[in-house]
Amino acid sequence: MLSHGSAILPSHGREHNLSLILQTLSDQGEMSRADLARATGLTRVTISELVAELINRSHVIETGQQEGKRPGKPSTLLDLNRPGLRIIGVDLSGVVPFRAAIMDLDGAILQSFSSPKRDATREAAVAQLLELIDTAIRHCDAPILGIGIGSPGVVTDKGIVIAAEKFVWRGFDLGAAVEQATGINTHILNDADCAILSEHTFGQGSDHMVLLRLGRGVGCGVITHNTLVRGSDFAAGELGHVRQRAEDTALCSCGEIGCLEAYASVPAIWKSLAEGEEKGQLNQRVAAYLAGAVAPLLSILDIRNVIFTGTPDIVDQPLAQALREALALRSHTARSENFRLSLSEDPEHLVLRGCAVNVRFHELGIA
Amino acid sequence: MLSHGSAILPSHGREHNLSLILQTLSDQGEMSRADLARATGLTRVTISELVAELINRSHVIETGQQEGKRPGKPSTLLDLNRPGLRIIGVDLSGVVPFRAAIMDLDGAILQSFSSPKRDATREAAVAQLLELIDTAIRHCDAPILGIGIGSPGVVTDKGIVIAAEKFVWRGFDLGAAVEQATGINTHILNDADCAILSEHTFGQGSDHMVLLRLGRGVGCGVITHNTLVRGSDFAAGELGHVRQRAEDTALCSCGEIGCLEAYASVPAIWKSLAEGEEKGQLNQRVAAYLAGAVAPLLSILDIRNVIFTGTPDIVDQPLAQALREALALRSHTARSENFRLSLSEDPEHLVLRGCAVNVRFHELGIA
DNA sequence: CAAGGTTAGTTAACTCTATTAACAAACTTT
DNA sequence: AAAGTTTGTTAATAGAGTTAACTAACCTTG
Repeated sequence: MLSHGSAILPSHGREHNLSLILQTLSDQGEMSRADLARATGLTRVTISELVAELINRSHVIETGQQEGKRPGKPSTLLDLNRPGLRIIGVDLSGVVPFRAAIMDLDGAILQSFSSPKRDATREAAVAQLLELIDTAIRHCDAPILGIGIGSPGVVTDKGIVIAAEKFVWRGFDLGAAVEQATGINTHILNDADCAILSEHTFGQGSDHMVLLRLGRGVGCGVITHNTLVRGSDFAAGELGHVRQRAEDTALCSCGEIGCLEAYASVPAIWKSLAEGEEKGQLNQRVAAYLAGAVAPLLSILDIRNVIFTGTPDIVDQPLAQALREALALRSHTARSENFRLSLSEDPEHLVLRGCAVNVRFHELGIA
Repeated sequence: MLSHGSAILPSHGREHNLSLILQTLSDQGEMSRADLARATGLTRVTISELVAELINRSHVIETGQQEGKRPGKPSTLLDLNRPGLRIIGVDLSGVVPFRAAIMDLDGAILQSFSSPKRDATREAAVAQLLELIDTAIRHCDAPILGIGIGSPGVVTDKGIVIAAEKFVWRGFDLGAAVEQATGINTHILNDADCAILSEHTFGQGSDHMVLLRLGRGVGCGVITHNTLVRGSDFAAGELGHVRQRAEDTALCSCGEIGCLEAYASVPAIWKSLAEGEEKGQLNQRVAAYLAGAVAPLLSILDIRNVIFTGTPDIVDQPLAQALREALALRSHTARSENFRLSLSEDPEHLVLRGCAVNVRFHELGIA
């Protein structure tokens, strides 16, 4: 519904169709030109021409002949240029200080790098980041499709970090800085958004989903109608500083009182455990806080797929179960038959792999 | 971000460009072909050709010559065919039982009709509806672009009413029934969704917004990135049966306990008033319930535009102010400078005019 | 094993959409 | 009257897709 823009020329349509081919290969794996024609509805003639262009861009390669006995001319199989393209991802979200990786097009991590933690801020943080990226680039044995960065805070669609308190970046054009230093296209996104992109493409994805992430704060990513919600000022996902009740008065690191983060973040949970609160009881309390914020979202947006993730020793099956129950108590949607809440299978690398998804999206036009 | 589909052919692009012209005329009022060329970025040649097609479809008309002294050939002004096209809308949401209207392309109500209330259900409700529509059609003095219906309950994109308890419709193909009886294209949408479309197009619209509607129940519509959120099973907006706390145990009409609707719907408010609760106190209590559900949504989706509407003697400025304060207490987003919560200026006709927006969208491709 | 059928991919001719370049029409300014 | 502006059209061109017909390379069958 709704949504508009500017004029569409035939050449824009062609660019879309090129991406459609890449998307199809990404989703269904290697296939022939004829297969692509059947899958997309375009003719074999057009597919041949488009594929030629993609091979020319080295986004697609021929991988050999179709095996097996069949009548007719054997087909030439095509695939994304998986062996010949690399993506560099950087996770600034802070579970580990600065982490980078060389990945393939499927977000598989081929090699990892990390900076020594030194709590750098401002220019020092940038310098450390650039050094880390440079290290990764030097270790790379194939052309690099792009660089993806997952940063905490608010990031615009132009790669400007409006607010990342951790590094004291405010209105900093991180994208331009990295592109200038490396000469490689760079795409930046909020860390929770990276995480949900990763789950959407490589994990338990669907057209409508929410990802809830407990770390230093409480992060949240939302996809509706297969589209990442970024919000009117790119601040979507800022769940940590929601307050539920006037009676909630715990002091939050942001200076306000009663924020969700003061009750349900990993530091808050550690604190309660240290104070001797029993784990089962604590889980219920934390789940109630989280569900209070998320349940209305599920009902209002009709979302039936929730990914729950974060520091693994805190975000475990018992807490997930407590959250399921707390959501079911509050939202009709969470009681429906096709509702599911799952733990992320690979919480460690969610942000990094989400960076890869973001690069794929911008460079190849595929989800 | 993300989102994909099937192949785009040049003819699809052309259809988009035709809609782009209609959209521009709708937004900016009458203008010349040359103006359209400047506004869209297409050439004058192309615009002339596209406009010819639109005039042929009688979606656009020439309205005269440009006034005023200017050098150059005077331009011929174009506009949407506002005088020559009608939209029929039907509001089944139930403040008044069955209400229909003949509207122009701007959703201005030219003539109203209503059925006597008889609490009809099932086939009887359909019969009453068809009779009302027939009356409207017979009173219409210009070609009808389409019929729009705003229905309570869950409505799919194919016009099938999955669940509208009020009429005991379950999986009923209302769209097909009306189209078969009238021969006119018919588009059905949930009533709260109609309401937000109306505000989006004719009222206080923006790319990211929420509409909250108190009536028999509590309805909610959401637009993000200029797109109406319909949810994974078209059930988005079902806010009435969210529960906030385990301690909430008021019995709801749906059979469950603790639903928001049992505290903050118009019937619930009437009941509390009848029981002698003071209005100011009641406003605060209702606002707290509503804000508890809506505040997380504002923060998570970064929405800074809230429309508040419903039965006018309940949804008034004092309640709006109480809601503003309750939201500000709970959401950082609601405390931001560019946040605004407004009462709808024309709550009476929101659903009807939203039907017109929905017809415009499907028949002309404009928002 | 030659003939016939099937499937993949290409070549050639055509349609459709939008472009650029040039022009005619109708006005204002000098 | 001559020159300048702006609108809208005509004519020729470029690009993205289509259909129709072809070649290539395989399988099956009499």
